[in-house]
Amino acid sequence: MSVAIALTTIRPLERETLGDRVYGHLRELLMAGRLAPGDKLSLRGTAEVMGVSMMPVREAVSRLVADRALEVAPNRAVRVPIMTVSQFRELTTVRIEIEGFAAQRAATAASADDIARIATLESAFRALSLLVRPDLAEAVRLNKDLHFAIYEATGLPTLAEIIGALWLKAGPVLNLDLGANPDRLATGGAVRFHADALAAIRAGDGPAARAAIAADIRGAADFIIARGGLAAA
Amino acid sequence: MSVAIALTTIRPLERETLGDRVYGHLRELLMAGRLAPGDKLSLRGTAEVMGVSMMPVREAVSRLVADRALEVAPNRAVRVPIMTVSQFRELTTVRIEIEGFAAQRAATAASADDIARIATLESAFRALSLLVRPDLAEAVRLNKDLHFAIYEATGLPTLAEIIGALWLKAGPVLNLDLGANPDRLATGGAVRFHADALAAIRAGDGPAARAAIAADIRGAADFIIARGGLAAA
DNA sequence: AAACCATAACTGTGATCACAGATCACGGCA
DNA sequence: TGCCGTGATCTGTGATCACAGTTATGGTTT
Repeated sequence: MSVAIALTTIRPLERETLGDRVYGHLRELLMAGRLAPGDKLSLRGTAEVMGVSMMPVREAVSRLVADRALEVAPNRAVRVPIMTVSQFRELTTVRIEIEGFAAQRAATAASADDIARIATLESAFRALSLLVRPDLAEAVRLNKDLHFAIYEATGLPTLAEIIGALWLKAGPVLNLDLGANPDRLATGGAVRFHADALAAIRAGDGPAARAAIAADIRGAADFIIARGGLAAA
Repeated sequence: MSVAIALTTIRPLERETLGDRVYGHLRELLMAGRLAPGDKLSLRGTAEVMGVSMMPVREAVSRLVADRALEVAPNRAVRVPIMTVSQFRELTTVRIEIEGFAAQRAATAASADDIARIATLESAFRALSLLVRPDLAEAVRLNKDLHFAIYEATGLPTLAEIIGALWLKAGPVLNLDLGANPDRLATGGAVRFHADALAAIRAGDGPAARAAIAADIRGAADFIIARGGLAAA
């Protein structure tokens, strides 16, 4: 009997369909920058790679297309959107406002547990960034976890989901670039801005938290725009 | 030759698939409150009603589920999510912040054409609201067009899309309630708040525009919460 | 007349087939 | 040798079939 209870307890309240699994996988690839802007991907090809039929891939891709994380070209080719400089500027503007608001709100709404989790991730990211040859994939993951630990501390899950959609669009540009310029981890101000954000949240200082996150976003965006790797239009 | 040029000019750059069409149709139904929270809808049933096979409906529904505008219950039933009071409060908080920011930005970024369009819609909404027996569906449409005329005047299409997703969630609650309480059109402050917003945008006063839109959102939300028709939890 | 159980009719999910159109490579022509 | 046309191949989209599970229904029994 106890075994049966344990099983029913473990079973997730919503079972995960194959489409959900494929969606999660593609989402991770996009956020981590493993898929570069312009990369094409075929439904049948990815279906074969993932060992499923075309249907779950179709469902996952249609979701990502709806969120503008992927696009279907008029040629009927699914690819990661190629972002122009002005589109990237617009996305950065929206991110600074929305993520800035989230940080501000987190400063006054975060629980002690939230702050502890944020502090742990900040410490881990800082330690990793100062290594001579840091694991970039791990750095990307820690950076994401740190940011979303802050955003989820707002108590506004809708807001965190919106920001997730924004990161899905920005991921290919941001993290692909990071692979080409690993120095940004150390020379960029991310470590300092994260520390500022943590201190502001600890102090309950909303405006300071907003400023720190805004500076973090702006710093990375300016670096990428300066590199000039984005499309012209 | 001139005929060929004319044809290539007329042809839409992105052809619309059946899935897109079904998505647009369901989206309108949700935003207009024609689908109430808790309403179930079957893939085969709606497919037959719309005269297509199940596939386009599947794609459209999967998109709406991804955006939390629909949900699939563990029973494998697709339905409009039933919103609790706390969820509605959270959604309202996010809307006030994001739509408020958009209004603020529109006040400084709107072009003369943008302002003219906003003024036209404001006038039409006001005229309709003051009728003794206004067409509710038309009022909902005008209200939506007016708000999005403001949001699109920001020059930030990403922001307008985010707000569209928020309206998709709020639509069933807001506009279904409006059908039950048509008086809200006249007694609620919508007409006044819209006029305030237009005046602020004309004056380039960002904070005032933000305050007007925030008051508009809060007014409708408070009215609905006071009615007590939402789920308890 | 009320309760209960079996069966039939639905549900979404996944796989497979069909089709129009675009891409690409290969072979023939200039 | 360079260019163009043409067929094979691959693309996403739509339809249909199969399946496991839930819901509703109708008949039987107490």
